[in-house]
Amino acid sequence: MACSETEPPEQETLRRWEREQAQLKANVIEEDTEEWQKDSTFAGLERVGGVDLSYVKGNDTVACASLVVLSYPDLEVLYEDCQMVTVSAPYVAGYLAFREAPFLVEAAQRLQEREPGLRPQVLLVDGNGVLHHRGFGVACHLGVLTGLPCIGVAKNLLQVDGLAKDEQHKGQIRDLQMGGDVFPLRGTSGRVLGMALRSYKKSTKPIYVSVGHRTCLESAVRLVQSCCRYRIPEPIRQLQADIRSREYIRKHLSSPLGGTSPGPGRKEEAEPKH
DNA sequence: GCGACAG
DNA sequence: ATCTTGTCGC
Repeated sequence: MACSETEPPEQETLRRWEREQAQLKANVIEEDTEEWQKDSTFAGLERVGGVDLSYVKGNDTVACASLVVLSYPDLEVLYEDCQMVTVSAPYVAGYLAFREAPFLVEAAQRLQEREPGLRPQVLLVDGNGVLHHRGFGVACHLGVLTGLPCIGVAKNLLQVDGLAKDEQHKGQIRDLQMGGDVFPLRGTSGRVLGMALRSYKKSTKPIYVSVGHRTCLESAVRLVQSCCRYRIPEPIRQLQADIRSREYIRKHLSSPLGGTSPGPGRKEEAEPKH
């Protein structure tokens, strides 16, 4: 029986999740491991992936798990996969991966089975990497589980390690003049946890990029910026726009565990607000 | 009571 | 995350 709400987690569940994060965290590599990352134009990079979960309104448990692979640097869609899923774990800030990562791993496995040649060389993840309460956000989590280089891209600042949306932060945002401008997110600990990036000339609100796995922060920011036509980098934006335009969620509301086939026609791009 | 709260 | 509504600029 499908319930429309997930239960809040037990204390014991949180402690178990925390232990699992600590174990997996030992495997994170916060450095470039690929040849293309060392090149200023990313020569050798041909496929960039994006993953995301979109939820049905008013229902906490039914979601669409999506994965897209785009060509680089053209950012054309090479592969896309949408799968309606039933989420069981609740959303708890700091434990997003336990809610979403299992379905994203499944999507990556489906890709490996169906089109191994289209395996992305890097994955953009909706959420944070090391910019996280315990330094292990969903982008790290997914990176370790899949072995793929991963980059965390968050639309809002996760206020950890003393980072806050205070006047200083707002001032730094105001100082981001051009697309591509950045400032480092240095926590109280002194560590740079990520970068705020003005990803789009006309966007006042930055995005927050952090290392997930097998990349350093500098090349992660450079790559994300090179994937931005609008505020949200294309691999992630494509998913969101695409799901909305095809009304996948509405179609599958009556049969939550329905099929996965990508339909035909794609709607033309719509500009983001503002 | 108040603010915070990736998605 | 999801929803609405309106407004500006191209």
